[in-house]
Amino acid sequence: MDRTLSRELANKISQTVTVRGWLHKKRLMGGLNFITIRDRSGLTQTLIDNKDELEKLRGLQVGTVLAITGTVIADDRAPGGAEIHDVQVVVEEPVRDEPPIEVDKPISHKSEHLDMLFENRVLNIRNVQEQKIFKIRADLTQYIREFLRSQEFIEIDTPKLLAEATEGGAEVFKLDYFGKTATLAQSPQFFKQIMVGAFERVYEIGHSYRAEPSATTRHLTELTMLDIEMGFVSGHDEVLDMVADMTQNVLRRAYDEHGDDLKSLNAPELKLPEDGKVPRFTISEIHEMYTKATKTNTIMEKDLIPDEERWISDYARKQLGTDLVYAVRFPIEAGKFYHKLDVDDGTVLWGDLLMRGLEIATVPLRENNYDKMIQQMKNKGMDVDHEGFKYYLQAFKYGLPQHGGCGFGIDRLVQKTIGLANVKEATLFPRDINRLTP
RNA sequence: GGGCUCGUAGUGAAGGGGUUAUCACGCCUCCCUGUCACGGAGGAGAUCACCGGUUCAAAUCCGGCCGAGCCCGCCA
Repeated sequence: MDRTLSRELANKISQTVTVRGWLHKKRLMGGLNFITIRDRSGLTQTLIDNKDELEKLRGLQVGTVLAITGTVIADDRAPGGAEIHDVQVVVEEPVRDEPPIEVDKPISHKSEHLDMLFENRVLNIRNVQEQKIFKIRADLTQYIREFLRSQEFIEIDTPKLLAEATEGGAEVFKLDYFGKTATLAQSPQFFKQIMVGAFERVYEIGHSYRAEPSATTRHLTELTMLDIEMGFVSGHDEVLDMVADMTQNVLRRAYDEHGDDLKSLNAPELKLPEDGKVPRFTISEIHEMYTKATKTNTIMEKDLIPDEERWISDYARKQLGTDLVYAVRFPIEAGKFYHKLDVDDGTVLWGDLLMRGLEIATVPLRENNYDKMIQQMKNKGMDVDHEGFKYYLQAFKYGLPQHGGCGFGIDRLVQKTIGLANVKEATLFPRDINRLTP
């Protein structure tokens, strides 16, 4: 008999069906016993009153793989309004060992329990509530793909195994590569810029690797990044607007289509600007506002300190009614060689998109002129003839239009959308400075 | 890397010099015909992270060590 999924049950009243799934819960009440089966679409309640059928489940633990055949009965007392009666049980894969955690109960996400959360990930991901996080995550990336596709962006995949680090900045992982040293990509930065020369608009959703010894609630050593690059832009504003539009579009869809799940996960109410314009503050404006408000002087900082990110986000939500806010125009000394500089203003055309207190994306405009690029590299004391820059600089030498894009943290987007305290909670199998398993 | 905090049955917690180491959930046995974090009775399950010291006596105090968490720093 064809398999019936949990979500189809209410449409099959009075029919004989077979559901297959995992034993999720036994509620034994003597003559009347409720057995809950979990499949990919949810939970099915079955009612067993036959002692022989019930006896098949004696000694079997949660996780046992079952096929249960019976008649679908409509009953308001059943979850979902329908359940299965007169059942026949077939045990497909018996489980006799007691699981180390309880799958049907809420899984603790308290910070001191995160180690246990990830140590038992294989089993706690069977928890229906826990699964909601990753279903929302899957749809967030789906919405991103659909939005970018609609804007004529092409999805690309670029290598994560590289000859060496060339970008500077974050520490890179090194590994043996047939006797040579390879590094793991800390971003697809060079490749996506190169691809602007072919497709104008490209994006990639892939992993990046950071060997920073950062032990915080917002860092992973293996992270999922959305990297976007678009050519022939009129200026930085166009890039900032595109990323802001995409983010708002994606968040609105998530709240529209997963409203109940987000509520059950205690996600905050979504606040987006009424006119669709994500407000922008310059770094120096934020330093001034923060210093005035908190009496902590940050005027000399080149970047925002974490508390400033939280402060300006709090300000934006309360005063301007938005969960998204841009911090733009970093001081020129914070810029990298590939950034577009506004020398007169002493700033870099680079914005950080903040969501609910956390940087979720960096959104810069690039220098696209070959000669200026070479000069900016020399200004930073870099070796322009270094083998590592050869292919990258080719793209500039043979013509790149003005372009910009973003590096967008998917793990952080999921974390902040749901309101999770730690980015690792938004990741199935997080990698950090002391976790490499499971 | 620096600072602070925490390690007690499978899980989550209580106890802070002398207890048979306490409770909840889970597990096992029995009872229960509308449960849905079912309920009731009983039972098993812990070298109190590890090593050393103080003490008549250490889960408890001290030192070390290992592990974890948070904040800061670092971070396209």
